[in-house]
Amino acid sequence: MAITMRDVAQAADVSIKTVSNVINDHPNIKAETRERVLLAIEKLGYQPNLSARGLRSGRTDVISLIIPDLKNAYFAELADAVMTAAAKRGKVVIIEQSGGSRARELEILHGPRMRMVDGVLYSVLGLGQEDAGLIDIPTPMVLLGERIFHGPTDHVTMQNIEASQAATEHLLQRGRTRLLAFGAHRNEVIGSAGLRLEGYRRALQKAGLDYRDELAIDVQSWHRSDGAQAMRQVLESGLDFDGVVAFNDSIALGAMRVMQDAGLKIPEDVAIIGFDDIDETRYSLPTLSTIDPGRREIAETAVAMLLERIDGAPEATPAREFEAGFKVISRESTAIRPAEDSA
Amino acid sequence: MAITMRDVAQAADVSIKTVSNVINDHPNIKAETRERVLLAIEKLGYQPNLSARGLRSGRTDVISLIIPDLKNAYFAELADAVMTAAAKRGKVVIIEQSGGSRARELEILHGPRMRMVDGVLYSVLGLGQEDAGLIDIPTPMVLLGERIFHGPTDHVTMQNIEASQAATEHLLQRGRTRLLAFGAHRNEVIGSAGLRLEGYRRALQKAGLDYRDELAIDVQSWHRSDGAQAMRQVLESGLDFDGVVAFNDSIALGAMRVMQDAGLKIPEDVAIIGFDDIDETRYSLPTLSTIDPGRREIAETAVAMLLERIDGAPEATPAREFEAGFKVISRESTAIRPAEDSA
DNA sequence: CAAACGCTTTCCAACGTTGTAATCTTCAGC
DNA sequence: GCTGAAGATTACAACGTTGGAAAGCGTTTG
Repeated sequence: MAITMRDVAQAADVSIKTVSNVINDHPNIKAETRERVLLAIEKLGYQPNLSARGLRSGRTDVISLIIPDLKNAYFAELADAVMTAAAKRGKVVIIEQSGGSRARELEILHGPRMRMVDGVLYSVLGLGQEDAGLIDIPTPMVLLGERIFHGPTDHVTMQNIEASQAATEHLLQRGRTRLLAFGAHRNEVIGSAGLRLEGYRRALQKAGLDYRDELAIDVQSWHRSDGAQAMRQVLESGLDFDGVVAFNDSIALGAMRVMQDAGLKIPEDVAIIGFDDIDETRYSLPTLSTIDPGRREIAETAVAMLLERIDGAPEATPAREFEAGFKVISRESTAIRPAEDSA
Repeated sequence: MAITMRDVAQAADVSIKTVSNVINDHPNIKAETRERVLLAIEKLGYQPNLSARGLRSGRTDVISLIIPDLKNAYFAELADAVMTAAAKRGKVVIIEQSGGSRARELEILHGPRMRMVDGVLYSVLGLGQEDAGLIDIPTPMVLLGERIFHGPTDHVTMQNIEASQAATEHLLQRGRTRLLAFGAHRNEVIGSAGLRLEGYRRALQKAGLDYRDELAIDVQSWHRSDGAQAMRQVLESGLDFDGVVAFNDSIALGAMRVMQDAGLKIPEDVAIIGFDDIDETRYSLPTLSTIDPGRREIAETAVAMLLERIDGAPEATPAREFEAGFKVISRESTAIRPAEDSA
């Protein structure tokens, strides 16, 4: 079988515990002894058994990331950022896909895998504010996203309202006034859709424009095909608009494609801005203006918070909340003279 | 602390081992006893400690997927397919990103995490055929991709040459004859680039056309920006071509964007086909014809093979090789009358 | 009626590691 | 040369689980 500490101990002519001490950098080890042990480890190619260590120490150095769907570019990029942040701190990440369904999200959270990891980063779409009570589990956890606020756990999110307001203002400044709120969920108050719609309304209000309900376009699931589908209906309905605030990049790209097929020029006829700054927005035709939600900051902060929870006193500090900073990224899809009609 | 088998045993008034037997579906358990144990498990909310189980049984039910980069759409979709296939069989997946660097790929393979998983799916970009000897590790492994053939382990890959030949023929059939081989690595014989170039050559030969070296365009790294960059140079050079066989979708999309910026019409002026069938190809403008490499089949087969290795006799069967089937997906970017010049 | 059998449950040890506490060494200080 | 303290190492137990073998028990068989 594999090499164990026992073999190393024998080879270095010390006790098993001394080997353990060397590996774990315990104080009070003679330099000469440490040398000898390290040499034996090297020679035998010893590698610790992480199951045994996990059993004994209660730590596995594995954290779990629960997300709806890796095929979704936003979550793929989030996963990348989280894994990079975790690797920097010596942790490894198990990804579990929930498909965004509430039942599956709860199932995963209460499944036996949770006992195998030190902590969980929990990014949900199916759960809502009313489920806040259900996510209080013994495993340390940091919640991501905008489905539940002021829950029992730490929470990292982006400035949805402010960012959406800024996106809307970005278009208003460029002289567009008939703006679609593209991707709304009308019955939602929080959640990305609810918050972003609120930001849109605030921007209009600040600019002295009325909110017109028919300009809020429902797109239930935020995939590219849904955006395309929704835009097709908008065009058929003959609705008059000159700008689109899309609530994520995927539906923006889907919608853009449909508008172009219909002969609309972007940004001349319609200006459009998305949300998330996924890689693809830099390469679409035209390139898509968007909101950088501060993904790296979100990932770094979430991992750091989680590790603090894991290391720190169990229930000492109360749940913390953190909002990452955002940036408006201006690209071709909104590249028109600012406020050209006022010239 | 957490509930253990000991607590369950006490509650059900049986021995610890009986609880274990119930959980592991051992034969010869009285129905009544099983009931009682299951009830106690339910009531106490017992969940097994996977570290302990892993230590005792040598199994963790975790497999590792080593890939270059999750931000790359191809690998994100591969990861999704692998996780789905694994979940179906009760396994969970740890993803490790190598960045595609040879050193890091080896480092991960020989790192201590390998002792925590039952097996590894290993998708490499940095290693090459000459490293075949280095990847023989005690942990069961299935190699993915086209960097190493006939190595010491099972191998799952796609039909690169045949698929590339089919892609090239797809353009030839549509009357295009001056075809770029876009994404070549001139010094490579195997590897995706080498094999796909070979398929391109075979198609030309079969059609009675000469291979012209200046039409093979090197693109070192297969990211969108590299494709864009390479196409910019091609256009500047004034090279004459009417079709592009791109060796993956990302560089195809990057190149398409650049050609359109330069006023070329697709597919009228230039027809283009990619490789991989990533989601985005269905939504680009125009939609991109491509090769479906059989990703799901690859994932399913790789996971199945790996589990066989894990369960089966260690070195019983020799290394197996499997090539998934491919499909040519015809979309707008090649939507021109077949062989129009012969009409 | 004893022996044998099959089903069911239990006992014991072990997986490889680390925490605690005990032991052994070294060396300063007198 | 002795004492005491600090430094270095070790013995032992324990983490929660499962494999193997043994034991209990009810039934059948010669």
